[in-house]
Amino acid sequence: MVTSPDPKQNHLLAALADSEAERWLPQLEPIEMSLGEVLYESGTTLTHVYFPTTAIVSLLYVMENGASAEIAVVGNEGLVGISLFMGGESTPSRAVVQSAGRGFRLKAQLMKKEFNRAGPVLHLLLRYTQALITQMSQTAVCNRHHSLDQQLCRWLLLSLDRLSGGDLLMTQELIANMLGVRREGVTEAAHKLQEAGLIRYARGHISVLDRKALEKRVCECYAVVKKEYDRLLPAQLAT
Amino acid sequence: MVTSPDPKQNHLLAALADSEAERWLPQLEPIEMSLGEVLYESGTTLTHVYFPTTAIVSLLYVMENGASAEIAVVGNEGLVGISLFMGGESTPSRAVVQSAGRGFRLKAQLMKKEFNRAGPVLHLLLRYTQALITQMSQTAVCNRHHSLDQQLCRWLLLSLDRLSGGDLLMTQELIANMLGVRREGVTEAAHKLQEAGLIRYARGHISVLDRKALEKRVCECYAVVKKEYDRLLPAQLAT
DNA sequence: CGTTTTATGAGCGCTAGCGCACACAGTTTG
DNA sequence: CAAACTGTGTGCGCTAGCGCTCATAAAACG
Repeated sequence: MVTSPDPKQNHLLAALADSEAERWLPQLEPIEMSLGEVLYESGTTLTHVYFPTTAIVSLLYVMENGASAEIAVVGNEGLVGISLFMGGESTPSRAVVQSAGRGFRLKAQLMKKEFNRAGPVLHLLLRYTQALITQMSQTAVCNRHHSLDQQLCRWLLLSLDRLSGGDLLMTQELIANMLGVRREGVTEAAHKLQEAGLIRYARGHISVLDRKALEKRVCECYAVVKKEYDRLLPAQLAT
Repeated sequence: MVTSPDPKQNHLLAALADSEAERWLPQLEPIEMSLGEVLYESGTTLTHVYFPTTAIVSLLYVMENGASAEIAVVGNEGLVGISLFMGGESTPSRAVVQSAGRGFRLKAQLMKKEFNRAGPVLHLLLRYTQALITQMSQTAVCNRHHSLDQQLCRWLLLSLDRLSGGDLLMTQELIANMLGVRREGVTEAAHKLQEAGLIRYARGHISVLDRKALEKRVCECYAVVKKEYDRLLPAQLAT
């Protein structure tokens, strides 16, 4: 069962007015995003913006010594490559596909042109950007104050929100990379969650069994971010 | 010696074209910002945007349990209240004056109007916003991976860049609040820096004696952010 | 000028998470 | 079917930073 490549699966694309949608659709290039694929590298000029539909992308910062930390996650609620219209053309971060899937992309030139029409598209993208900013801020706070256990819950929920089912294809090693912690730490935290019956996992496959319970364990960061996304990008998916 | 209230001391205001400057200047209200003053509170609708000239403002997130963490710092290179033009009107963070001084403010309505002219002002503000995003991201990374010692250096340098002299009026308790760490931890870190001859401090007054040495101790985060600010907001201060 | 408050210094036990090393089972490969 | 690899489990010593408590001296206050 392959997900049909419908642009409307991406909330931002779904929120376009008919007139815009008409202009955009012919230009949107459907693409597969495979696990680990790098959409853009730190410091490089972006050639496209990406609108995930079923894929999930992590914005990751990789340090000089190789250690890394996730700055934010982008799924079908958003887009990858805001620096294009923000004016910088690049960022000191990397965009990596964290969960394989599909999406669409739009040429940089076109994106900028559409943005500079200064109409509803601009305001939609900026509201999205603000939501993303909230996520980044909250990541900073969470990194400072919350336990690995709680952060794992947050990470699982953020991922879950951007997927259709309750299953993630994701090794603990990769999660550790995202969270910027030791793999063993993730193993331990995941083990606790499994023992409590919240998740089940095996060799790179995680199933969330009890989402409610996850939401009880998670730190406030998750709710803050979620609420802000809902506020800034109200259910505008017109299907 | 009171700093004369010249709008051009703020880099963003200085970067305005003559035509805009003419429109703005009569509307800019000069203000004093006193230590600890809250410019806006989490979740509240913004009434103004603030352009610090000699003051420094911290964007702070305060958690349910009262613990806090700084998300970013804004000085004369930027503005406080991006959510106004980003479209959200509010953010889940608080803006606190971290170092007393002066600045200007502009009414929300006016700011939005100017932004929506979709001219150079819009692009300037968005480039600034991207620089701010970089600072937030880097804060997240730094919180995850770097030692308190290094973070203190980063914090001192960030503050220094936004001041004229090398003196901060700032207790260790307040710094601890910003960094989201224990006061005792700051005491210890500051002590080390003092012993090494990099700073001198006493009861809420810190003098930086050897900036170069601070730059040697600091983690990469500082340079990354600095570089990105310089890239996105090149010396446009026309004096 | 004595009292109170504020800013820093110092000690102590504790815990989360680190770095490392290795065991083991499921999976892929030849 | 054996070998190599990959993903997870486990243990051990270590350190940074925490929470708490108390000391001390400078500054502010009445």
